[in-house]
Amino acid sequence: MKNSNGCIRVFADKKQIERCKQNVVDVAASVGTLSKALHLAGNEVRLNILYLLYKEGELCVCDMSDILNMKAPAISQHLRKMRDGSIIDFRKDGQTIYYFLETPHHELFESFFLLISDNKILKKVG
Amino acid sequence: MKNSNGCIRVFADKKQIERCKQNVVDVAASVGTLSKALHLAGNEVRLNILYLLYKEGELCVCDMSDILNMKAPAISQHLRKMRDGSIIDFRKDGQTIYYFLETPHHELFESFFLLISDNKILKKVG
DNA sequence: TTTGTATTTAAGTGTTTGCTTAAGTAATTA
DNA sequence: TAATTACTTAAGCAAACACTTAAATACAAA
Repeated sequence: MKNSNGCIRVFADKKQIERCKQNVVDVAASVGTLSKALHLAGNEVRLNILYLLYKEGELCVCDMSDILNMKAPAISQHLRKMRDGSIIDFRKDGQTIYYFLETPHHELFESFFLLISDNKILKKVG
Repeated sequence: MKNSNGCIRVFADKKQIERCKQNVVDVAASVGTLSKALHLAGNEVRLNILYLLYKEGELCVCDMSDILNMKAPAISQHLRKMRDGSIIDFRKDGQTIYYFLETPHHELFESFFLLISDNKILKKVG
């Protein structure tokens, strides 16, 4: 009895499969939310920005553009993605816009920042 | 004195900028490695796979394809990326290939799994 | 009011991603 | 040996990405 794309192994553990299927449903919301956050952090430029904001508290677009040696629109577009993902926020001071980490997210990202700070490099990835 | 793309704000804190530039250089390797790992985990399908492997120990391609209701080649391609990134490994048993987490209790990934398990959903992202 | 600065938005482009189907490999079974 | 199963690889394609330059917006200062 073959599933649409499932396997027909004699030793397939149907109970395990069912348990897993249910598990996937149960954690779907968490996995969806978390994967979006990780996707945002999973870019070298954005991770640098997040780390800098963590270390410095806040920075303006123009500083980040200077520090990372990238054009302002490129930085701005990364910032927009992270704003849309609610992981950073900003305040305006005259024509300067300062960005900072949206606090509730420190919990998740802090572990990244600690790993970076400690230069605790994991096994090489990629 | 204007930088290539830097700002010329009167209040620009040159010391802060220099400190940040140096910081970026110092952590470049960690940020590069970590962003690659987060990039791999920052995909809904792959995060589901990683979580399933964490919960179950090991699973074959065909089980995962069944559980996630996706075609085998799609799953296989995600697995290859994670293998190339050294975050999963596999063993062969006949024609069945079982995948498992390379470091079952990876400090970094475990924090994700705990967040997922606890259904501790952060603020909505995206 | 004109000029200039900080930033965003828009449009264009090459690259990467994630799926699909089809074909290929390796092990199993009839 | 031929057919079947588990999986991977290849090729194709639409969508998402990350940059670029140019134009637009908002504020500040001359």
